[in-house]
Amino acid sequence: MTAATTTITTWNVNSVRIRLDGIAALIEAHDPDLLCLQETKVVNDSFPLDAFEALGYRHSIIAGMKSYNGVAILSRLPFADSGVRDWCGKADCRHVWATLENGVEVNNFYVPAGGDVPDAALNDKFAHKLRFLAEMINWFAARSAPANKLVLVGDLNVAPLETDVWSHKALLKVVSHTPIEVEALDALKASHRWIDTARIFTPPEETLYSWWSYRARDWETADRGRRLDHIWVTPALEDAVQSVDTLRPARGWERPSDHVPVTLTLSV
DNA sequence: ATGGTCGGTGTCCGA
Repeated sequence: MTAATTTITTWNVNSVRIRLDGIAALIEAHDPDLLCLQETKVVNDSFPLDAFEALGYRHSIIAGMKSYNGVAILSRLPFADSGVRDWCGKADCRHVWATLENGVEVNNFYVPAGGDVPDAALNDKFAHKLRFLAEMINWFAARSAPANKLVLVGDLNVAPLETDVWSHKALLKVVSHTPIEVEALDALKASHRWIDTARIFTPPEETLYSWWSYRARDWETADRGRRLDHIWVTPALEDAVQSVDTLRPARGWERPSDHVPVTLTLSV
């Protein structure tokens, strides 16, 4: 049987309704079969499903709330199954998943950003972030051995490597790159023997970012980025990984998201 | 060391 190509993009769009032109441009650039979006910021009834259907994405699982968070998977390929899961006892729309007919299960996460102060005793948002990661670790550790073909994508809001941030030293006490968060992300990675696919193609010695703050005067010249967006696969899919592309130019588009799309191509 | 900008909302919150 000939392997088919499946292409999966993750993108924190920071409002799906205001980013429809950007989504069309992303499709031009990367032509993904699946779009995994975060921060859609819209309730399900107002989600622009029509626009995605017009672009060829007829299958979907969405979980949205007013103003905040929100995740979605839009797909050209039908789902065998799909669902929404709550974390930390909150129905705050941070995870949707879908299993394709070839058995590949795609999990799309929006991990809490964690606020400004990296101390769980002082900052409830940081405590929530650590609890969320701990719950993910337990969830994937408790699932059956990673013989299954799983994909985990999303805005994990942690930049784990020194080369995943513009200055390791300057960001050691900045939420997203603190040692306690990096430890949690490492534990999550170990929980199901996940493989960080972007780093197969861009070695850890090289910088790689997927997010640049809106607040920089000139994001491109300053290049004070962080790699917050990730695409992981289980070992059963390692040999299927063909390429990973981070669409840095998207940060320079008109009315950009502060995150850029990251796309994985699988041969399965 | 500080402040800077978005998006959705509603006269601020979260990132």
